[in-house]
Amino acid sequence: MTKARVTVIDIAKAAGVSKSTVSLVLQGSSLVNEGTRSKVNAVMRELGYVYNRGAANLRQASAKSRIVGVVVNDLTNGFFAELAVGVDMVVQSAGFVQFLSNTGESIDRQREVVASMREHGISGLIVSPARATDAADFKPLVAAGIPVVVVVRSLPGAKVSSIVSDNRAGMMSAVKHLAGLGHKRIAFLGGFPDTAVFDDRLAGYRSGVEAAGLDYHEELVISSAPSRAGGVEAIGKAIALGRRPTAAVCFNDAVAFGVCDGLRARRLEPGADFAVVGFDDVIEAQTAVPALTTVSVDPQGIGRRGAQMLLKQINAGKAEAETVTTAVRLVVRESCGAGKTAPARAGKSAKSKQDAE
Amino acid sequence: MTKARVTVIDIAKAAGVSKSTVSLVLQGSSLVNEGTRSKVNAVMRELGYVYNRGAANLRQASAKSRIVGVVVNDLTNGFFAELAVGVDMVVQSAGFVQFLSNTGESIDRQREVVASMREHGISGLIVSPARATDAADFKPLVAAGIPVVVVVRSLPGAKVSSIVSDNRAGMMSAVKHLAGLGHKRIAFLGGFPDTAVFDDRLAGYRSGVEAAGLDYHEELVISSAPSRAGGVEAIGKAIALGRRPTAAVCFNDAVAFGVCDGLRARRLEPGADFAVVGFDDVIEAQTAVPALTTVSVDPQGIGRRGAQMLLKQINAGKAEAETVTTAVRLVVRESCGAGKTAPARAGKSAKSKQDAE
DNA sequence: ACAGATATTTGGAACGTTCCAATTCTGTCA
DNA sequence: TGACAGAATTGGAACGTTCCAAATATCTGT
Repeated sequence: MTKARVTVIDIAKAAGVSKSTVSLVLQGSSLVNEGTRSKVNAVMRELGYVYNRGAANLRQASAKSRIVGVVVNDLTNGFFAELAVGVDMVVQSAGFVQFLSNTGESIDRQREVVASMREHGISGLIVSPARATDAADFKPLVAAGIPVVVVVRSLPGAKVSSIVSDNRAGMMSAVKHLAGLGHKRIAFLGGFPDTAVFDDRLAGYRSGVEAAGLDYHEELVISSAPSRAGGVEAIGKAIALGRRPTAAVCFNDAVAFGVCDGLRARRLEPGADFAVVGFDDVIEAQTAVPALTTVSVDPQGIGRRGAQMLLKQINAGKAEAETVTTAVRLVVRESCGAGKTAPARAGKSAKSKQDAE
Repeated sequence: MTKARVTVIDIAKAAGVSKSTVSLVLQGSSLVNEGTRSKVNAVMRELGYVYNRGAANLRQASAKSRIVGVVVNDLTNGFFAELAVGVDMVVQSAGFVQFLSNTGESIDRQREVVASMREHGISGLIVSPARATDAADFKPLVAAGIPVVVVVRSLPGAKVSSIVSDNRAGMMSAVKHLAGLGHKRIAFLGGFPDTAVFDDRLAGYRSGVEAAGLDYHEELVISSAPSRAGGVEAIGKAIALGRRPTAAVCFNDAVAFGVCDGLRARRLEPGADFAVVGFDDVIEAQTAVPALTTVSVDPQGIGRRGAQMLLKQINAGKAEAETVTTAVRLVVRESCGAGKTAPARAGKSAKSKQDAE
């Protein structure tokens, strides 16, 4: 109903002080007398004043906008959703808000949203770059003094901070675990071959295989879309092989779920008839049936950590690029066949076990 | 490295025109000569100009900020994540950006983020209200002329637009379908009784039962937590009944999955020995074994629709509260026993999303 | 070549805040 | 009482844009 906006001047007038004083109160300055302060605050409440950050940002440096941009590839993927939640947590409690957008792996869209965010004066950016992102893409940002933190996928060449999980070590431990259970033919399923993450995980797989004294066979590496559907597809190919594998490490949990689906469709029970290990440890991994053995990446932790890193740089005023790789941890559940023998699911197809356990 | 920001005045100076002309170019006005326009554009590109929306918003109405706020209850929940993606789609292609926050059902946090969004001058707000949100909470917003669209959960009493799915009709069609397959005793499983959504779905169940010429028995309504575990619990109680049901509609897909688990634990095969229908059509519904017959709610569609509604109101400049209930659609798969009789299929989902990380 | 259009361009004056330098108000001490 | 230090307050002048009214340039037809 009130037509005009309530401004700092209205407050000043109503409280019988100057706009400068009101501004001081707004910023919690210690210069202002306690009595005046409370009076001003009272008037503000009474008139329903809302602070206009836009106007403030105009005057102050953009570092004070208290907006951080967050760009992810696919919110629908639990991994990124959790990442965003992690970021939101620390960002919110620091009094910032987040601009969140997802690119759907489209590099054009990424450019668009980043540009838009810039126009809105973000104080910093956390981004999981879309595939084939050019390292130079974020150059203008850092040149303008806007800190950038790259998460999940590293961006070699760009001199920005980044925080990725230890993909090599994670995959290696997964393979070793399966080998320890007696598996000799272990497949690597899913993922697009042209990404850094894929390379890292594949390298970890290879190291694991060799460390276990097994041979590395190219045919056991079957790439596919890193999605549930991709998992179904990949396990199909794997089973069609002459000497079929008895276990698989998957590019991520989505693929692993797809692999389980594919197995069941062929009347094979994941865990019992074929060992499956995922990567990420998304929330569903622990409640799925069978519960998924997977490499826990703690996406929310990455989000929190990335946000902290970003805030630090924002406050420091200068962006000193640092790279962090976060530790991962194999979480053994049921789908690898080694889990706590616990949920002895009755009525399970009693197939002949191959060689697991 | 360039220390100072490039402003419209710098551009003007470099292009040999006035700042007003540059502004006109910025706004794509048809008043400016074609030659001048391209020259100005060239200079802007050359100097690396970035538009300062903050300054612009200061001058223009807040409706022009091109920011929409989105608040959801739990991003980690695939339902809300998809909703957000839907919103982002239309919002982004309309040249807006979204401020996204999640409240985790905390009403205090909700208040905080909404206040913060307001300070940043959002042009509109899409919100799935946290439980126990007061209808008056959004009063100040609409009073300030900021359109609000409530999604998923309606907010009776608040005179804002809302868009919810047709829970009644959905549940009704599910029941009718089961009755059409010859089931006489159909249970309603899962969900907390004190929510509006529960009431709607239960009402739909009842209508369906009566429309099919069956009797409504209170004992067949078994509430529980709306989760997988709740489903296991509920089906346990259902089977313990004197005259046990032969089919069930479930509060949501999570419950339905739990019901399937519980059935199998009792050596009953979902689909063959007992018909199960879910609600929501989450992504896993199509790839699960057996594939889940369920009521498709299309959260992404709700997001898109809500965003469109909001944009319309923003452009109209006035918020005329309208309420929309979106159509839902029964998706018949295997778990109701009516699916393709040959369940030995690779669950190849047509959806080839690329959810990489 | 000139009036009257029409097409382009252009200086300010906002917008709501912060910041700086300057001012007024308190005491306090000699 | 006057001078002085500190505490508290206060008028502008920015910040980078848009908008308005007004000015100038470019065409028309005669």
